[in-house]
Amino acid sequence: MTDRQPSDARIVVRTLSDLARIAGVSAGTASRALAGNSLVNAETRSRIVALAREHGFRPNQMASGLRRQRTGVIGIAIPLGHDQRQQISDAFFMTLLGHLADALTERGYDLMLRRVIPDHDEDWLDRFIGSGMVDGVLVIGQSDQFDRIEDAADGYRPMVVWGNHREGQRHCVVGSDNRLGGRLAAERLIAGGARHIYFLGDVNAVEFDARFAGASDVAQRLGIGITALPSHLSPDRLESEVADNLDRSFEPGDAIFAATDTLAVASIARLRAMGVDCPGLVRVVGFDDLPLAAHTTPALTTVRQDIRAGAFAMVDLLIRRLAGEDTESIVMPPHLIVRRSA
Amino acid sequence: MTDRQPSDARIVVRTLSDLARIAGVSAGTASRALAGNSLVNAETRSRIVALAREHGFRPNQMASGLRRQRTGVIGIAIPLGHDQRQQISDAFFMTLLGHLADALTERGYDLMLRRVIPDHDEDWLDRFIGSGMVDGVLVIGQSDQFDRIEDAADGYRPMVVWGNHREGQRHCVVGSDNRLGGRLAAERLIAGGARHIYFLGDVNAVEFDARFAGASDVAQRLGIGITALPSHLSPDRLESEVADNLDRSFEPGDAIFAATDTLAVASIARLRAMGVDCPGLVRVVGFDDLPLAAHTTPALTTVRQDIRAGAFAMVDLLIRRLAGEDTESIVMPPHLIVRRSA
DNA sequence: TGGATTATTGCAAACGATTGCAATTTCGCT
DNA sequence: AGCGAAATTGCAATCGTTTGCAATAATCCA
Repeated sequence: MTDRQPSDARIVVRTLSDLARIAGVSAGTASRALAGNSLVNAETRSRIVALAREHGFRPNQMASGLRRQRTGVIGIAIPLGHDQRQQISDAFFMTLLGHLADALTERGYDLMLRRVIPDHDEDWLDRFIGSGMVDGVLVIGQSDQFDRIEDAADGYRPMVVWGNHREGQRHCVVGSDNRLGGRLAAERLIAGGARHIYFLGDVNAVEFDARFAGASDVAQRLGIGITALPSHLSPDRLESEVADNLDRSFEPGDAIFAATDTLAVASIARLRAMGVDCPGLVRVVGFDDLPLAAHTTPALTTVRQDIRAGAFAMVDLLIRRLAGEDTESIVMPPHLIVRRSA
Repeated sequence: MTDRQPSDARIVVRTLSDLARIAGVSAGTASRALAGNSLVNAETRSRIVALAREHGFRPNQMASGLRRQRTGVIGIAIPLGHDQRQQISDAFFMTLLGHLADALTERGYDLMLRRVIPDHDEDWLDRFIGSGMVDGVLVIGQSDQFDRIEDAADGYRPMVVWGNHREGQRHCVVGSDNRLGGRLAAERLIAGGARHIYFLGDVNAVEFDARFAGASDVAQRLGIGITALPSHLSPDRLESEVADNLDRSFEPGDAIFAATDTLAVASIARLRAMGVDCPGLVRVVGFDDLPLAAHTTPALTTVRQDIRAGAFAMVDLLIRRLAGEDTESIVMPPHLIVRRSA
């Protein structure tokens, strides 16, 4: 062992030039060796790779990203528009996010999460897009930002949005047929004897509005009454708003369609607290089919969205758009899951 | 209007030089103007700022990050070691993540999420740290990676971990006193008449092991039997494992301590399916106090961790470490929340 | 043994923003 | 008017990696 080696081992190898120096090659060669793909002598390459791992060297992704004009990062934006204080911890968003993480990781992308409050920040989307930090953007939920998203979509291709599809829209969206879902829920309730349906949810969010519209379609056709009760999803308001909205005397024929399983669960809890039997007196249908829906008492009848399939579809579309392809939106059919609550 | 203006408006302003050119200044001045802090003539500055917003210019964060050697991004790693298939969508992690997002956003940081499967990737942590993409790292859960985290902590200061605290450890951790939590749960069950406690959870995860240890402390002291039943958290195995583990004839004095609310809820559902009354015959205590705990039937008695406070503490510690400060770990006392299930 | 390929490597210019330093201009004051 | 200080601005190097192009070394074939 020469006296050079110990000092070599002590050297901190932080940059490619460092690595190149101790390998006795140029930085360019070292770069190519680590990338593996270019034509570097096999022996040289393995020597460099060995040195790199020995010294724990990893190329700086900022520099790499800057030079290559790609970052390997996908941005995920969660606009909290119609419900400012809704936490990012909303169960549906979180489930979707989890699956997106799975799908993106599988494809070798990292993800950057950004929680945005549009009211405080006019051009949240352009900012995200233009930051240079992300190769593409996924938006979880349109909230009340439909137009803003449309605008951005005109100039920026690699974006896919989870949400509601509207005829002729310009941004690529993946989502459930919310209107159909609303119809399924209303039909189920009416078949069970409902004469008046209370819709719990904030119709300023386009997704929820569509669910309400679907339920209204059916109700009006069959001469059933329907009332929208605005309820927000933020944890600190949810309980009290549901309580306020349900603070009435229920009679046979009343039924509840909650825009979200979260709201449905809160409703059921509230009804029980009021001594109203569910499903005996009032039936309840939810939306989403979150894992918790199966575990409530009574188990929740709800409209299922296949969140996992949706997440993978979003990522798939995004990757294709990154490759320059032009993609159509995907509207997935929801399914009624019948349990005990309706 | 001169004929110059329309063409100016049409120009795409992508880089700082572009902006500088149309403003008639140098790139350096433009940079300072946008940064706001340096000494640029007030008039010049507002002119440049106006031009920037008019043309929708935003500085490239990659370039900025490279030069300034800071990115404004905090990495969040979720190691899925002891339970490979546990989804990132686990309710506890997601709740913590949501609060972390809130806290980091408040401090002006973006967050980069990375789901890691240590078994597939030896040096996940070093890779994340050395990527140059993040200014600091938060690790959610030690899983079975305690030693790996310790190693990394020696050479890397800006890291804070959620998890269990062990005497003399070298990485900075925020978490609950899991052992105390285990004691609280066991005491409650025993006070309610338990003669034998079944612990549901995978003791390979240090946090869960500590909970089990706490319960064992109490049980042994009082001569009560205790059995650990390994149950994983991945959605696709959870149900069946709980079912298998509970596939026995219960008798008065049997009680269940679930390592997690998720497991507790599944247990209760399983017990009901088996016709075993809870809390009549078997009492159940959970851990976490997730939002859903209040809504089950019977409502779940559980050990609360203040997840929100924990998240904010983690961010606070991380920021201080980024500033060079040396910080102590924080162990938060859990509290027993008594509801109906025990 | 030459001349022509082919395989490897090095050089140096990007990528886009920031910042120390120097150069210039503008004041203030005598 | 002239000198010194302060206020602005420009210049150019730098962050660390990638990559087109040129240069060199190795190989082949006649």
